[in-house]
Amino acid sequence: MSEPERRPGGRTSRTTHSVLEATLAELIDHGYVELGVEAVAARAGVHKTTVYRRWESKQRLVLDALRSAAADALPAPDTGDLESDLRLLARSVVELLTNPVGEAAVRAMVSASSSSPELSATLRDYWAARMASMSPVVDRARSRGEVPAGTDAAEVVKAMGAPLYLRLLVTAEPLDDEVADRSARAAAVAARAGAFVAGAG
Amino acid sequence: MSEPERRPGGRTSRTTHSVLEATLAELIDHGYVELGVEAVAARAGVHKTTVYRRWESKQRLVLDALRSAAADALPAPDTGDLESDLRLLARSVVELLTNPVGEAAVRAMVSASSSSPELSATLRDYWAARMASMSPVVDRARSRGEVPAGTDAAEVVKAMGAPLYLRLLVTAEPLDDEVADRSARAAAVAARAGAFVAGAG
DNA sequence: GGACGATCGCAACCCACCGTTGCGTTAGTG
DNA sequence: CACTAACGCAACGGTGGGTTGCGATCGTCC
Repeated sequence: MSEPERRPGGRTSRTTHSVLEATLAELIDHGYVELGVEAVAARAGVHKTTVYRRWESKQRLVLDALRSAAADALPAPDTGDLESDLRLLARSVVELLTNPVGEAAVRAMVSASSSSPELSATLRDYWAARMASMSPVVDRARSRGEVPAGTDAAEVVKAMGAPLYLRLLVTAEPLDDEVADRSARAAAVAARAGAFVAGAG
Repeated sequence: MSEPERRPGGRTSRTTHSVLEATLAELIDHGYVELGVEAVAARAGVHKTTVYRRWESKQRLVLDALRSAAADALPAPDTGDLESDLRLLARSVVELLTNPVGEAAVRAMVSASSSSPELSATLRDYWAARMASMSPVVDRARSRGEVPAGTDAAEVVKAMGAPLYLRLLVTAEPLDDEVADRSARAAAVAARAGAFVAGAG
């Protein structure tokens, strides 16, 4: 009944990394729906069985691969002006979404989210954390008096990012810095006007 | 070499309709990824072969089903006030996205859009038309002087809808009228402030 | 109403891919 | 060096997309 001894040694972590790397690569090339475990194994120079022994399903494998790639939390900018800060954030989001890895990651998350409630919850937590990491930008604007007290920081950040994700996922329109700037400006203007004050009518 | 004679008669259109209807139903129950052609055929009371004879692939089938269901263009409201109009639109979008058929349709489109460039183009056209059908709301506001000349109507509409789609697809947060109202208010405020004037810095 | 052809049902098939099992081999680790 | 976790390998079961050939319907036109 005792747990088998773990072996964090050289070979294990080596194959783990190469499999996760191969998963990301296949994700970029074929997307989540058409991702094949056999193809991942071949690309990683590993046998299919090895993948299944370590990850119980395709979903878990992809989830692990995404988690290993998404550890980088971008630092919140601080220019002293809300719109400038939002503009920088919006541009970094555009950079993420126009990068093949980032695009594949987001698409995979969206595709997978409807599969299982557990995965859906995991992703909700992930995005909540991501939004929270951008919130300081709004908090500082609030303490400067740039936006009214009671302004919901997460809502401002979402208003800034939402049009960018809409273009990528829904309308299939191209993304560039101009779109980012416009989106940032709209969010900043609305925030200053008090559109994101909690409980406002 | 001559085309086989088309037969728009009773049986053909009958099976076509039942298959498309069954496709929508299966789409609601299982989503695009796990949609099975055999299940669709069974549900439609039709043999699998029949489906494949008429639709060359699963993608095409789903695309056709969605097109047949999405013909309904919601009429643009006209209350005499931009924010009120946007609020009504936003609420109808929420209604669409919380409806099982609507949610399944949107998710299917998103999942499918990354598969083929042709499908992606089709969807781009579809969404462009949908945005355009809502544009009169902004046009009227412009002629009332409520928003500056040069305001991009499609961008306003997108700003109104984007947070709703973000919640459904990305952050997996619940949708309700409160969210709709807030989103409409933010878009209206930003539009009035001239944030969507083309070429504005 | 009869003939012709489009469409359908049916059975059987190929093939790709997910996921599993048993066994022999390699390679960390004490 | 002995022990065993981890890997390679071959083979298998199952599901589901997509195809083919043939015989049975059903719409259409004369």
